Formats: sequence, structure tokens, C-alpha cells
Amino acid sequence: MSLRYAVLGLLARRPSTGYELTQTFDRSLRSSWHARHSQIYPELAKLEAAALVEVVGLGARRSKTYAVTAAGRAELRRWLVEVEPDRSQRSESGLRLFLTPLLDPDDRQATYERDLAHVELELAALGEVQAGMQNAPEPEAFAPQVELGIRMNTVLRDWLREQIKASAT
Amino acid sequence: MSLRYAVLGLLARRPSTGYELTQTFDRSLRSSWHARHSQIYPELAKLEAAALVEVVGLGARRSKTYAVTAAGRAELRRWLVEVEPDRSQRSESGLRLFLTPLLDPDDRQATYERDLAHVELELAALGEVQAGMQNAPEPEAFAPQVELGIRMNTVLRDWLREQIKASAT
DNA sequence: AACGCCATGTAAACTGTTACATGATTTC
DNA sequence: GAAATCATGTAACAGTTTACATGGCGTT
Repeated sequence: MSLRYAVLGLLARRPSTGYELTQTFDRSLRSSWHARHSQIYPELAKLEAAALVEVVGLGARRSKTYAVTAAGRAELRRWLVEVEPDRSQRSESGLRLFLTPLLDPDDRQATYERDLAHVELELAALGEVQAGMQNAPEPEAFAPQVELGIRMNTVLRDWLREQIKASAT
Repeated sequence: MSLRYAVLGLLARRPSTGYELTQTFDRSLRSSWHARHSQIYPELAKLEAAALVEVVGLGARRSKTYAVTAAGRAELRRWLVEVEPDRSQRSESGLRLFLTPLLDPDDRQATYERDLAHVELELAALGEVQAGMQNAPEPEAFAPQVELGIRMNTVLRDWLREQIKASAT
């Protein structure tokens, strides 16, 4: 059921085509939700049928720009404030981290180093998002969310460094 | 494909019945992976057919205790060390946090406070896990993983407090 | 006119949840 | 002996991924 609200929420940020949503899922939302175009296009059709979004423009290559309707905005708000959140998560990386103590020291250190390299790339990418946000086209209130991402990744980076140092002994 | 390795990994920690695995998924693994018994029992049957686990004991109420085989351990190691991790995540809470700036200040503050209450419960639960780990029955190398969970939740708690304070102005 | 990217859509296979179903053992 | 919990399984449905399919537009 979350996909519906993910799409609704992204469209509430700015009207977009299905193609643009697909890219936003890959870029901004990859750390919490993911969806392929094969899921997005049918969902847009369903949302349109429910009058929660509408086509506000046709562009090149028969692209359709969607925007949320008033009803869509109300439904998004209702979900965000009134529906009890599902707190369960699904993270293969989390599972791997949980199981890493089962490995012998060499393998363990190798996987921690692989993870560390990835976290550092992630932090660099988030730093760029943060730097590029001053000259954003629209007033962006999402700076704190980026900041949270940076803090989370920093904690993970430091923890990985500690584990690597500890297993080097 | 991760479910297979989640089950294999939990059995590598200690031999268990399907019922016990279900509980472990709910308790220790709820922050990164989740599975219901309806998924676990068929997976155990498949793992047994692939000779990665075996039944090592029959208990009361026709319960079966499974343990990983040597082949299972090798396969788990191969996955952890050699298979490129899928870094994508699935977290409804993350999605909600990402969309919260769309709400007006009152609603936003209310959702942050709901989240804060939940994070504080989570931290309390993790504190208990940490405290109860000294007198664990088996040598546990999972203390750092618990520590990481605590640090992550602490960062989130502090961030939520900041947002609440900021929106109170 | 060939290549690459933009853009949308559908079908089949796989994964995960909810609901149905049954029986054993312990506790009161 | 009734109720609660332990314990395992299957079936129907919902959600997700992978693969298939098609065509438009811009560049070289």
C-alpha cells in the first residue's frame, strides 16, 4: 500500500511524468523505498482512476505530466498523520551486518571494508545534494532530511571503522 | 533470495525449529528483515532438499530442529563475502520521514512526536538486550551490532527532538 | 539512416502477507 | 476438560521484479 503514497508524495513535491518519478525513486528515495517503472505506470493509472492525481500536461514522446488533485493531497495527509505506520523494515545490508559476526576474522574484515567504501561514496553523494540545495529551483524544506541521512551514514561509517580496527588486532 | 540466507544465518547461530526461527525474525531481526511462519516452513523444506540444512532432532508437538550442514555454512559464507550486496532498502518509516516536510507545521510536529515516542521505546528495548547479554547462554559476538542499533536510534531521536523544537517556534 | 536516450506500457515469474486449517502439550 | 500456547503446514491474494515490447525525438 505504501507505493501509492510514495507516488502521491513525490507528485505533491512537484508534478512529474512517470519517467521522472522512476528517476526520483532511484535517486532521492533509494534509501527508503524503491519502485520500477513497471510498477509506477500502472499505479499512476490507478491513482488517476481514483481521481487522486490528474494529467496536467502532455509533452514530447507522448509523455504525460501528472499532478495531485485536492483529494489526493487530503488522502496523502490522512495517511501521513492518521494511519498507524508500519515500522517493519527490509534491508539486505542490515541482514548482512547482523550475520557478519559468523564469519572468520579475515572474511569479516573484508566485508566491513567493502561496506565502508560504499558508505563513503554515499556520504560524498549526500554532501553534493546538500551543497546543490542552495540554488534549488523551488523552495526546499527537505534540508533536515538530507542532514539526517548524513548523520546516519556517519554513525555507520564510524562504527565500521571501529570494527575494522578491532579485527586488525 | 535473501530469505534463504536469513534462515541459513539464523541456523548458523544456533540450531532451531521453524517456530523458534519465526520468533527470532520478530525479535532480533525485525529491524532489518521480516518473515512469517508461512514463509519460513516452506523455505526450510527447500533448504533441506538442497542439503544446506538437516533435521537434527525431533521434539514435542512433532517439532523438528534444523541445523546447517557443512555445505550450508559454505553457501552462507559465499553469499556474505562474494555476492555483491543489494543496498536497496524498504522502509515505510523512511518514506514517511521523507514526505513529512509536505505537512503543515501542526501535523508535522504531531508525526514527529509520534515517531519520537516510538524511537524511545526502541532504545529502551535495545538497552535491555544489551544489559541481558552478559549472562547469555552462549558466547555472543553480536554486541557491536546491538551497539550500532543504539547509535542509529540515538541519532534519529536527537534529530526528531531538533525538528520538534524547530517547529515549535 | 543509424544510434542512443526518452518514454510508456504489459506479461510472466517470483516473493511476501493474510487467512485457513489442524493437532499436541501444558496450565488452570 | 477448557483455554492458552506451541508447532506446523497450505491456499489465495497482493506486491515486486524481470523480461518483453513498442515507438518518439535528437544527434551524428
